[in-house]
Amino acid sequence: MRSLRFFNTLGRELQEFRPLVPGKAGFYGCGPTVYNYAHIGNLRAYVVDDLISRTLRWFGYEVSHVMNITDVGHLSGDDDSGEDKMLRSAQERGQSVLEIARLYTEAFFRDTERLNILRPGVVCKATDHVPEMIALIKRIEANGYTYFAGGNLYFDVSRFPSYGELARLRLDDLQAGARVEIDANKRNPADFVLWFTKSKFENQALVWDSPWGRGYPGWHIECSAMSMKYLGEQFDIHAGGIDHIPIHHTNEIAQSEAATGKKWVSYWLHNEFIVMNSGKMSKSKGGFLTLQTLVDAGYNALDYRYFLLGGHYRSQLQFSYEGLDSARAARRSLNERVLALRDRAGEGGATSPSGAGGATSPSAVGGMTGAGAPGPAASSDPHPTPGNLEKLIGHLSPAAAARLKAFADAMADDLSTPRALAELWGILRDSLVLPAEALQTAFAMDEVLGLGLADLKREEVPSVDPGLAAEIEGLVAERHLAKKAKDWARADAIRDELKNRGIILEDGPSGTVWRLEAAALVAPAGARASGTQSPT
RNA sequence: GGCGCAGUACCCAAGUGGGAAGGGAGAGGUCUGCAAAACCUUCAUGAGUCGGUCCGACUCCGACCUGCGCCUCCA
Repeated sequence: MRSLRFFNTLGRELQEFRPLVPGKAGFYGCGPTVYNYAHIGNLRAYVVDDLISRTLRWFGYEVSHVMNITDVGHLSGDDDSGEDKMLRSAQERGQSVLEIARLYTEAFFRDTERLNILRPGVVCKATDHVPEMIALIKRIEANGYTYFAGGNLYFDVSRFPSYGELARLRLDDLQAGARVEIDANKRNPADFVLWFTKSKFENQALVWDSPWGRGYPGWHIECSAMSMKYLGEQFDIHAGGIDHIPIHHTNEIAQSEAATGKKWVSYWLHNEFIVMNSGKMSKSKGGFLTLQTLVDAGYNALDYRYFLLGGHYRSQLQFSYEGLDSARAARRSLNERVLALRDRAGEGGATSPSGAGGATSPSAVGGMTGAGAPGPAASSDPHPTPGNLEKLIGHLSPAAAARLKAFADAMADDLSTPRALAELWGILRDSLVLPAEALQTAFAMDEVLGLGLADLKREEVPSVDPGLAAEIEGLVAERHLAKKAKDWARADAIRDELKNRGIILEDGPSGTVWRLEAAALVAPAGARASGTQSPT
């Protein structure tokens, strides 16, 4: 098994990945709080999680991937002064908290599916795990790390000597109250609530009985409780946004290790932000871009995935429509190359990587040139097949094997998708590699990148009004006759007229094809405002 | 005040102590009645500024300048 290296926030260095159990990887990625739509910055985290998961699997690990859905008790402040975000959102929309949670959870998975993000093996909701949280808090309490004040149970960070190690915080240096009001109940400003009681928050919609009174859990505890339930008290990787380092993950570590007395997580991976011209996007500031905004502007969700892959996950990435245009153009070109290779590979048989072991994937062979695109049944399993990498490299020609190795090295080196992408381009334009083999290699790479190359369909049919389509076909036929008569003026006039209406004609060897102009897909000017518009 | 990141061609963006990936855009070419598409070729003697270490630095060190994130919820 090839060795992987990750940048571990705990220690701030690249470290070789050594799982607790050889050949297996337990991975927890912080999921969404479902009180609003995810914006494209949020979605970067889930694409990164997906890359971690796919990469581990691709390199042969058996992966247990767990993600939470936070559907309760997420205050707008870390103390008990704020409102519950779920509740506020529910009130604004005149729906119940559970309806809100369901609405945005569904929206979230619609987005992740469009981004080709594979669903984690376990997706767990906070509201389904309150008993586990209570049980965990009891252990923390039994170990003497808590105190009760003003109706809330607090975690006492002074009892946990290594508090803040992840974020390299020094408690003495933290400016208490610099940006948030001091909670008078706290003994130390860094203390945080494990359990709130309803006495401190009147309108809480969801409450549970607990040894500390009827109330609801603090935010951080759900991740500790659920990750331990599904991955054990110690596991390999925990990922999330870089913003979680100082508070959320720091507190998770403290409470988890206070409960078990054991080191909790081995590797902490944190993704940097997508930033706008005007600064970062945030839900609470309003005015953020959703995936749907991009789709409405004419982009494919995978254009955004490609855009993300173009930068390293630990670097801030500046979002711009110019950058997204670039990604879209690149992805189109990439798809064209794959389709062209597929034509050239023909019956020779490009097989999917999983075919290296014997079976031939129907989606990768032929089919595309015949009538009808392959149905869902023909799609190969999107999950990378563990252990296939070395076997495939062994089967390839030296030139292709070198490309695939370089790709693997890039991914193994802290998920360097920019380099990996360069290798994908390399294999697709390498004249030393036969088309079928180039395809096979590219598909293997795409099991990690997730750009859907193996499931490409030939030229999507433009969705236009049937009447309009008939009219276009008529004009195309007329132009064909004009061309035969060498009436270039008439032929060009028809082409120009259609172009003015946003329809592009292209004369190919097999006749004229038409498509909608790409320019029509460019984002409207109004959508270019960058995060400064006020919420409505 | 504390923690941290970044400044690479027109744009996005990698790697590297000794030949500066890749993509987009642009330019030239092949093809075409002309286009478009596609394909091929081309595109940073130089890496914010100034010093230092070194046989040699874009890469290490220091200073400065500029931009950015976090220390409230937040991916």
